[in-house]
Amino acid sequence: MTLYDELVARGLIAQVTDEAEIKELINNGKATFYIGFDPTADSLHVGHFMALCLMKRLQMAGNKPIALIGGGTAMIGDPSGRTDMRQMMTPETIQHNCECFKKQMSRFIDFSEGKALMVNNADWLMDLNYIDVLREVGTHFSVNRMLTAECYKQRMEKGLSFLEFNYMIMQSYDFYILYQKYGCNMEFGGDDQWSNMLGGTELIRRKLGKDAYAMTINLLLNSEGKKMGKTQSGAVWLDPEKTSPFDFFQYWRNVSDADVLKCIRMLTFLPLEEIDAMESWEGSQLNQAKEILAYELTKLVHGEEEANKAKDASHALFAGGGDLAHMPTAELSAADFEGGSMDILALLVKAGLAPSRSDARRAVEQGGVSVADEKITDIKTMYTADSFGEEGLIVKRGKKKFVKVLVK
RNA sequence: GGGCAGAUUCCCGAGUGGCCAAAGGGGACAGACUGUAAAUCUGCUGCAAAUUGCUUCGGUGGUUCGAAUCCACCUCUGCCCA
Repeated sequence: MTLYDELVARGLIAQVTDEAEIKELINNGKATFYIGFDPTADSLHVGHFMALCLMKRLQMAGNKPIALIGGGTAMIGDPSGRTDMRQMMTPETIQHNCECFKKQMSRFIDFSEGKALMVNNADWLMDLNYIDVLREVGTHFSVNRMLTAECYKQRMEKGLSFLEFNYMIMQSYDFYILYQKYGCNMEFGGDDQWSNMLGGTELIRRKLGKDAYAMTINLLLNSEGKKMGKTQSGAVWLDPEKTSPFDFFQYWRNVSDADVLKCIRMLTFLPLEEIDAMESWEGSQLNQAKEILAYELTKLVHGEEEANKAKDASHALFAGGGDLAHMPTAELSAADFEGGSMDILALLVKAGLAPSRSDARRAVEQGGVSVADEKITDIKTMYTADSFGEEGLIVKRGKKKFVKVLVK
């Protein structure tokens, strides 16, 4: 099976500019392609992870990836798929985020000996002269055409600033620069980037008379059509400091039935035959598939050791048995016990299981809290530092949130 | 620059002098059912020393016994005209 066919079989490819040509390039390792990453946060998240996997697949087939960090475009903010204007970021924040991205990416992609490149578009965008850009690039963009692009359409009602309107031009310019500098002949990206990417191929054609190609990958949407990788408390991050390996594991362990196989197909490196075999699984058997998904992804992102720990903890909490050593833990100190003791509400707040005492109170009153397997019904239940002993106590809120509380 | 409309709690959106911590929906959270799934039903959803108190309806100041609601100015957004 060729690389291109595999990408299709995994449901990754959304749109391509020239299928025959792209097949030829990537199947034979002749593509030099780039994927852009906007440093809007200090860690990569699941959406980026898809792109990194794609990079890896292509790199393994001999193609050369360029990871473009959008230090320059981040100053503008991509309006695609947003309904409101992005908060402006300070140059310092962007710089910091770029550093974090670099560090994380190096774990996935082999940047040694010219096998891959990492560039920052701030290097060429920041020094541009406004008049020069208008003359050299601006003449090639039709405002009429730009306005019909899907990514701007959505914003026509809520309002779109001129600043953001320029995002497409900047991104197109990136492709144009990379084409000339590194012979980059393809751009990949999420499907919401399609119009921006076409801008680049057209700019190259008009300025240089050369062909360049673009290919988008499907966004990871759940069965309800929402972007996956988001929780109520924000994105699922790849940085273990921001989303612990256990929480990361649990996120995937809990995807709905309808989404498991799609996720396995799109995100893991398991052989397709193995995945096809799971197609016939039904009902509770799908639970196994969920564990496979969670384990494989945790292994890819955090390494085998962390994946095993997360799996152990998960078994211990939900299935009995297994090793409790690696479950999420909160450490309290003697100083947390004002006057020698604290009530259950304070305990929940300090353990990070409730944002406020009011919220904690509701949880207890509704029968959602237990400590060491005993349901707590009285909000005045008190704990002292000694209550926790050497091993600590497992505090549970709801069905899936557990924290082991230790006192040091 | 001129005219019009608007800014309400996580989101959408009602509320136009007291009965407003503010309808309804979505989401989130908790319970029942289950398979750590979905669907469904129930509860709940500002904070706290909790039959009470405190803070909140873009901002500032004012009118009033009392303001999300009325007035003035300001900021921001959309639409129309230029």
